[in-house]
Amino acid sequence: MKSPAEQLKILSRGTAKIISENELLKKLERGTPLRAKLGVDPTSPDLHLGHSVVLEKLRQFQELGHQAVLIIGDFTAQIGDPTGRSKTRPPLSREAILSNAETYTEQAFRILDKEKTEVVFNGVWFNKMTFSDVIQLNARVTLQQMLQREDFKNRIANDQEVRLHEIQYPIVQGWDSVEVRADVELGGTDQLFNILVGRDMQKNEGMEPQVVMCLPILEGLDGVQKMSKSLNNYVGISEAPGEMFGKLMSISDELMARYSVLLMGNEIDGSIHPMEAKKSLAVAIVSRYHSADEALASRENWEAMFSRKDLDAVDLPGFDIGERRDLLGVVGEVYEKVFESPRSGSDVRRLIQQGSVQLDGEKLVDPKATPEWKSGQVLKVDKKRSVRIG
RNA sequence: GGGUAGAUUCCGGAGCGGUCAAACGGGGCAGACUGUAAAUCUGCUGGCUAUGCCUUCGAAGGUUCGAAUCCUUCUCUGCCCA
Repeated sequence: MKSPAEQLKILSRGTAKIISENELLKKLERGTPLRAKLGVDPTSPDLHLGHSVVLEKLRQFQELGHQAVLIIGDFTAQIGDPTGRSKTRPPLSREAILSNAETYTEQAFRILDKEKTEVVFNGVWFNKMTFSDVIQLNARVTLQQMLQREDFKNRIANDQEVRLHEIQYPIVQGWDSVEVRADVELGGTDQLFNILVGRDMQKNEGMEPQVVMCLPILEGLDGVQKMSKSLNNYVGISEAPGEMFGKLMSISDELMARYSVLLMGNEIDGSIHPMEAKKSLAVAIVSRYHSADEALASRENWEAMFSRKDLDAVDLPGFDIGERRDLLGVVGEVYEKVFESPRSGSDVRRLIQQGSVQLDGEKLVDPKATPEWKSGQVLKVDKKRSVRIG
């Protein structure tokens, strides 16, 4: 086992905030494995690179011999974390929560060591509570404390509603820390407030307060908003290598620097061409979730398609024309069946009229056209997507 | 409980009883340029069996030749007072 000082060095790397390093060091010096808590909300089942930042950190704890405690917020999901929201979240059904939780853990174990992870549902304790328990829990915190939160303050300032159940969220999350006797709680910087409440709750119970460890929030592909599924600016950790590679190549240079630090833990080498740097980064990230071979193959494929534009060398999805003959129908079907992102007829019509669609390099702008489809032709529906006619 | 303001297309936000599928901004999509970068420019941005047709302006009714715009009831929300 590494020395406490060494461990601290590793664990603090890449974090945005630790409260406090001293406390963490003391806990490490005890020599007993720490209980590192991460609470997750099974609201959206698909994990992406944004989640991976904090999961990777948790894995480091595991690697150093500590106990990872993954709390599935089946109960809290019914409340809805107000963090960063300007609107109240809609509640989820029980079944949806459970099935999301399933998919969530399955993906989380691509990063975490399943054998060394304690998974708990917080419904186990919360569903048992009586109303009187709840009131007593509430008695431990003040309204003023809860209103410290930026989100709530902003909403109030903007005359937007804040529902009472949302105010309970930090209390509930904080209580989780008491239940699992957490030594450290991990989370994004947006979780700072919630995690701090956990400290208070633990102190109230006469426990040693947990250390707060916040990790930076990863921006989404747009480079502005945080990565999230609902904003559709994410790279899912179970996406195909080619998809991942492509998405990563579309990010801006500034974002590439961010990703490199947050996901790989190293700075971009400024002496090489940004595009080269981006390719290397993309290969590194894809390799983490797939094999190095697949990562290199996706790079090769990408280069053939977008750099050399050598479509013959590219592994394009195939598409059988079937009965449809008109361009409108075919393109619509390609979007729907091959790329699984259906577009309305009007939308497809627009794409065609605006010159997005090409058949073997030739623009087709008449939606009603009925080209002579031949097997082997390449139908490009937009800049990034093409299929080979089967 | 009283008073008051409001609910518009993804978001913000205009909207005279007809010329409103609804200004403008943001976002998004596409094209040009490029390094599938940024910046910039251009177009588009309800749906469809598409030079026309259909469904939208919190909900349901009503007035009218005609309603997002007027009336009634209902639902929801903000703010102020208690």
